[in-house]
Amino acid sequence: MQYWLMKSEPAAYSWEQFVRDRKSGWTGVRNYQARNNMRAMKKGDRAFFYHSNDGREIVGVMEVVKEYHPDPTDATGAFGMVAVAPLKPFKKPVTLLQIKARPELQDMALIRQSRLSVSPVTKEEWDILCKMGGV
DNA sequence: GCCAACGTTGGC
DNA sequence: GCCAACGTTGGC
Repeated sequence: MQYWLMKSEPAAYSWEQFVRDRKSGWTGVRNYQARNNMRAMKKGDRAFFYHSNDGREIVGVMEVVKEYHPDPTDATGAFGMVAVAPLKPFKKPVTLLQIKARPELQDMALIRQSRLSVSPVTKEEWDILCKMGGV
């Protein structure tokens, strides 16, 4: 089981909409590093849903329900997508400020590479963040 | 709204 | 293959 963090601007696609949809194809990734991370995802892996820009906080936990496959919104065929489904919301969202305040979380790609939209999370980081989020 | 970080493009 | 110009992301 591997762990991940995926970003979405709530104005473009929010956790609330995701919960209403019950499942979503993660289309629109156009960055090779992010794509490679999606390629490495296995069915059943867990991922945090992070609201970028407006919010700047982790709002919930989701599960990979379909592994990497072509993204129909990419005409070039270079980029694919995975499908994810919501598992549970954080009781209390964990903000970027809170994450930056924790020494054990300073090595997260979220901090070191702020522009990367799909990034790995270690088991240790995952457990800390879940505890902070009350799940 | 600004700007730093960083990825991509295209001329040479 | 290098690198300057440019575009985008996302925090502040």
